[in-house]
Amino acid sequence: MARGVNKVILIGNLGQDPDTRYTPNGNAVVNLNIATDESYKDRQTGQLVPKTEWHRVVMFGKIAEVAGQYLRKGSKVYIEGKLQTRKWQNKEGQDVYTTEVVVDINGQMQMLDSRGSDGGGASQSAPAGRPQQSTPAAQPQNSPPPAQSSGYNQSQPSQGSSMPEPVDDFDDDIPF
Amino acid sequence: MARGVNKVILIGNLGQDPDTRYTPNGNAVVNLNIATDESYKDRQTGQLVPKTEWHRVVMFGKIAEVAGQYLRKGSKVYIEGKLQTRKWQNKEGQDVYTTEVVVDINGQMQMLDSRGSDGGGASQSAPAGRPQQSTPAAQPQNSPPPAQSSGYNQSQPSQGSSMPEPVDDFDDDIPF
Amino acid sequence: MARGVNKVILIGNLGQDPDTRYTPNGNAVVNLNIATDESYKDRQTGQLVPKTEWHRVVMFGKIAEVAGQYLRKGSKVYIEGKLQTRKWQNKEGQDVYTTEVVVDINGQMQMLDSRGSDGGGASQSAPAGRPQQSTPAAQPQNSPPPAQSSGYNQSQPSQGSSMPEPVDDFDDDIPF
Amino acid sequence: MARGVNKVILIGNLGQDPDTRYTPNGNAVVNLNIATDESYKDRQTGQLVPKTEWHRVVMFGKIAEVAGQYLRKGSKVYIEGKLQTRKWQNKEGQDVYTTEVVVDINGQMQMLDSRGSDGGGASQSAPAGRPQQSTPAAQPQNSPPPAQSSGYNQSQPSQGSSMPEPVDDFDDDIPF
DNA sequence: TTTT
DNA sequence: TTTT
Repeated sequence: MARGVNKVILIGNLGQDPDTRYTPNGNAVVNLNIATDESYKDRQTGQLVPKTEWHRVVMFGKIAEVAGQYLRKGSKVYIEGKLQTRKWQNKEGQDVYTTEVVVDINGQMQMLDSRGSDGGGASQSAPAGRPQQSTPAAQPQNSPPPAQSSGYNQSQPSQGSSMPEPVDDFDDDIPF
Repeated sequence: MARGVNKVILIGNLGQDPDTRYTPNGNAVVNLNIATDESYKDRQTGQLVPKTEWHRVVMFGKIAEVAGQYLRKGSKVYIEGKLQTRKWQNKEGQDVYTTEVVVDINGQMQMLDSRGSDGGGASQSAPAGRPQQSTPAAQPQNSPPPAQSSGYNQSQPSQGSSMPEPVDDFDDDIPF
Repeated sequence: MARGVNKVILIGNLGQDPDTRYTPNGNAVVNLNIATDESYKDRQTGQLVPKTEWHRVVMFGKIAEVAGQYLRKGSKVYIEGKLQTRKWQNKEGQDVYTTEVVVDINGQMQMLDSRGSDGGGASQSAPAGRPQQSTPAAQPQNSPPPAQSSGYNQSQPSQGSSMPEPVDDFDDDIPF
Repeated sequence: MARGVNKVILIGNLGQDPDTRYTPNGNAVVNLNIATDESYKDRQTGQLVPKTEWHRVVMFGKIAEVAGQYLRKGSKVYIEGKLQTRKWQNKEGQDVYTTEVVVDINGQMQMLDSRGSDGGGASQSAPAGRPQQSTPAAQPQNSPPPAQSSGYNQSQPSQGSSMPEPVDDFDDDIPF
């Protein structure tokens, strides 16, 4: 029903492994931090000045499952989503606003590494490798709760699919 | 030099008149608040539930001049820019992060109203109409300073151009 | 399932009324010609040199119905779709290739005129106004058949909906 | 001066090595064929049905030089450009229309392979490797002349740059 | 704070 | 063939 357009397109690399959580009804929600590089040459010195922009990305549904399973720290990825700003309260009770790129059923994701992030070893490394909570970046310090944090749990996998099943058009059940 | 892609595309309406400022060297910097509407029909009630996302947009250069001159509260506009998160300090000395859509020389703007925002009266209303300082919004409450706030002044026009001079292409020498 | 990205974004005006047809099973297929203007100022003469690019656009499903009902010659529209090249045979039996922008269930459309194309008169003019067969254009002269031309008919409306029902995310049944 | 938007975004792989030519004044013009994959699962059989769309891409300027030097058959690439349809005459003197994605100074290119297409060996393979004329694809058979074919030559390099010099931003004076 |  |  949108009477507007709200579109974000990013190509960048993950700053850390995805943070996967699950809604009470078992839907995956994945938080990513994606760096887009815009290093530029200083016109005085001719030096290459590094300039990195960090983006908080939240994924839902089937895309989230694939992302959680196959993306890893350093993975290069294309994502298409929309801008959304959430309000939450820090421990001092102050309103804080966090802007995220939301990738839902209307969004898209493409893994841009040779074949998945780590050559198929995704499933092996996964069991041990998901518990990081690490540096959320982008809006750090008093870092915001993950999107829709109410009652997530971080372990229960929604199902044990083993094939990648590339995503981006799909029939999903998460209401946005 | 970018080794990444960082692109935002919005079509929406201005929540208020543009806030135009000038750098010490006379370059225009315009702040906009753009609403993108994503109202949706509730699947229970069938009611249309309004859902609006607000975006802080900062424009620079020639695009900023055109925007400041022709856009007004309510104007519908297409913009293409990039995501950028700035850190600033609120009066309590706490770090606050504000994410904006930056429209610079690589960005684009298209006015989508019939002919300018207000039927050609833009130039007339402009002389009187620029002095608003108004609510910068989007990440309100302890609202962030406008982008690159150091030493702006809000009156000195960089020059007295009177024709719109549509922007987004630039003087080029490659023949197409 | 795409392992790639194929995306087109256009904002332009219709060169003529939409050409609406229906598949045997009643699904709407709409062909549009959209002009994107890129007029530029000649650097010698300072003259504004008109330069228009014409795009063949094919829409399917609910988007097609809305487009056929509300867009008219001159309407300004935002569309998002994908590139597709079809092969067909001209009357001399030679292969001809036609590239179109396909707007399907993954695409998007936004009408950018004040309120629909013609101020609400859409529904009145529609009953009488759909029978144009007119010049399909863009790759003219031995012009290509409309997309999926096999067995369309141009009259049977798929249903008599009267409200606009804005589109762009939807549950559709046309297989792409 | 554009009063419209005409934007194409592709991520895909080269069907063959780039075809590099030079204008009389030494500017590079590169033609690419890029495949975007949209394989889908057949809903009857459950089989994965391959579906590939081929795109003719024409690049100019510095982007063209980088593309010609570093991209190779199979390279994965992100490009952003605009749609353009050219008219030319086949040997029977008939008008033929060819639609291409033009990547000029307003466009963008990103190489998405690990480090260039072939791990830095680009320069070695280049001297021997540019003379292909091969299958132009997309609008094959009576294939169109390369864009702006008048008087190209395929050998003279515009200069012997050796570093990649990533492109898509340009020397700017606005500080970001 | 906008728009329909 | 549109628009400004």
